[in-house]
Amino acid sequence: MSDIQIALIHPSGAEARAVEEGTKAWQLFAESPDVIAARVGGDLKDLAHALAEGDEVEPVAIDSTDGRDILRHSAAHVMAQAVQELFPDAKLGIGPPITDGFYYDFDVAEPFVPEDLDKIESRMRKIIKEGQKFDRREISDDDARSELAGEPYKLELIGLKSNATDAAEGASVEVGDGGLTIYDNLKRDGSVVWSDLCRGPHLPTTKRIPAFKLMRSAAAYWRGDEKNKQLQRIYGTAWETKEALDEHLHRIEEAQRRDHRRLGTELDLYSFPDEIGSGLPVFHPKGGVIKREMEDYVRRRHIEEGFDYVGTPHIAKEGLFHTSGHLPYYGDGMFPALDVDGSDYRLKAMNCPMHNLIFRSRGRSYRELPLRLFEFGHVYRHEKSGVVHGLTRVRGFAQDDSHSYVTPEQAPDEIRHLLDFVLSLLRDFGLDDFYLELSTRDASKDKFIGSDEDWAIATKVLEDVCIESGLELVPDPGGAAYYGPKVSVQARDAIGRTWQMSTIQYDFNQPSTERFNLEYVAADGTRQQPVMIHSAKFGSIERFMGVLVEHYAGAFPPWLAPVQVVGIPVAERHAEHLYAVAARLKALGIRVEVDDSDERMQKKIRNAQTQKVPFMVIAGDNDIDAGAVSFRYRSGEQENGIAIDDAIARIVEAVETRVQV
RNA sequence: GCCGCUUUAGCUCAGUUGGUAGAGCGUUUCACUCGUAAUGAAAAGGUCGUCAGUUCGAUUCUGACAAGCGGCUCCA
Repeated sequence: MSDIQIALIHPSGAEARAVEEGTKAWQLFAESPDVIAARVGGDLKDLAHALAEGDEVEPVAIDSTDGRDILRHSAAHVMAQAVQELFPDAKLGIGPPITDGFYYDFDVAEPFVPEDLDKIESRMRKIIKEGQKFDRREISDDDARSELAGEPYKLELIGLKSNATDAAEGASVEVGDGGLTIYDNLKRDGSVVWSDLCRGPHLPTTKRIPAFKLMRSAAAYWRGDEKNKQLQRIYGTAWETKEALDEHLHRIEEAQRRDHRRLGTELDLYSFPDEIGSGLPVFHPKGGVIKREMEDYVRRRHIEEGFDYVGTPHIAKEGLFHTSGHLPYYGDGMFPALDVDGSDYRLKAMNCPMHNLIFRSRGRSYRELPLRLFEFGHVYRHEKSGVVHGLTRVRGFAQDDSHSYVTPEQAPDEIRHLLDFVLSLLRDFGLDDFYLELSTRDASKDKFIGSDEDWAIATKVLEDVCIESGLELVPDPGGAAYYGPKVSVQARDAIGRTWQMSTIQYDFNQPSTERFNLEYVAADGTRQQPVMIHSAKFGSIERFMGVLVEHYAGAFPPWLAPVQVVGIPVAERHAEHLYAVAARLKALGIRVEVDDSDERMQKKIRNAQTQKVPFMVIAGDNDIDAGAVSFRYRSGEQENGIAIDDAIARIVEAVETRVQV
């Protein structure tokens, strides 16, 4: 038998090898149990793939990104097999790997209940234990159609294959660009137990699934379209080791521990009274402190950056939102009209129309541009009942909203300025890991207004600034506002989740003659139309507070902490000493309390700790004798016998420099 | 808006196969005055989400609505 030449790709480089014709990929990696697939000529292949002359072959380890996807996709197959064995009438939807896991959709008469998941999980363990082989088989479209006659959703996917752009998210794992393939699950005796239309690749056998868990079931629309039938989706997670699975489950617990809805109650920050309505939070005194600190700081920074602070009402006559274009394009997102003496009024869902009226209130000169208007504008949006979520998705909120009116020539500089500004603000709040998303128009949809040319210019301006920033840039086609493209800053929090924060939008529509007809007098005396740049730094104060609560896990840095210092006397007779220290701190604007309840000091420390107060200042006989106090921090660390002047200076400095402690 | 689940004291949760309820924490009071995460005792606190229906009787069964949770869709 003749040899073929291949190249084995290592992290360190390529290694030429001569192997026998017909060699399978697994034979190259027989010594590496972690390798579960191979990348051959750039494409992922099963280990059973036969190598060809000139192939470049790279091992794919189970703990790599590709490897985990393959593992999870195989786990999804095992789950589908288990489901069809237990529920023979279940029809298959799609089952792709996703971040941290996988899902599979099923059409079943009855939704799954938690006990069903337990049963499915045990059946999956049985399948895994059997070590069934994933066996790839190419098939013609016609043969696939007859073989899958009982799987209506798979048939639909085969029909869609020719029109890939129309396929659902995740469907590409079932039908790829090339010919159709089916994966058969074979028992050790070679008999076929189960089959699924799938592009692959897969693990060699089910036994190579080291650790998995089914997480939950929920309904999901077939092909992600709410006009379609809802299928029952089961989510699972799978990992390369039991330890990796445990870590993942631990991360989920950690996220739950940080949940701002739970911490909001525990720390007495805010609540969502039923009597007010869904998505309408109230801030308690402690939440009010955080909100006020955020607002004060952001207002000050805006003024320093050349913005003028303005104010506008919460409601307006409906005509205003026809002029702006919001009603025809986003009327569903607005609350229904209020009849006021025969006129229809609307709660505003955005502030820009009102800022436009401020711009238009008198003639403007080019000398005034850029004209920057800023406010905390309270807007109300009729979010669908199922989407309201804590502070992060509410129906009434304050936007830290600004509109910069500029000449078209000034736009790039203004956008650059705004991007620098929002990033520096986010950094001040402890967020420093960002990427950008550029949301553009989908020209085939009619929910966007304005000419192709204007869209192209606006998009280019934003894109250039994004690229210039050096930050990672992710495209978001079709995600633009109806009036213009948008760049949004996505920030990663302390446990790696990303949140959409700031947005900067380029708007050539609202200033136009058909809309608000905004004008300024140019140097040559002609009347020109400005461009407006919308920008929200936090998006919404409410949402940003929710994100911060989770980011800090409720342990705010001193400048934001509702209570910055708690004085804890060792015994009642030591309280006097702390009252005096507290009075001095209070005079310096520090939020300080002395816990003079008749609890034991241990209990007071525990209370301050659970309330996540940054500085516990403790005093007993030793401290009084020394004219000192003792610090305890949230970390449990302590520093005893700090002279009072030093202690005060230390606290004041931590607050002023906005550091975390 | 759609699918499923949930709603009992301020919070977390037991419980009643239909006869109007309990714990821990928290709160209040009393005693204790204590050196780095829970002192002890007592008391108060609930139209069992709301409104209908079935029933001699509903917190429990049925229905509608509301709110919440997990997803889907959406997110100007």
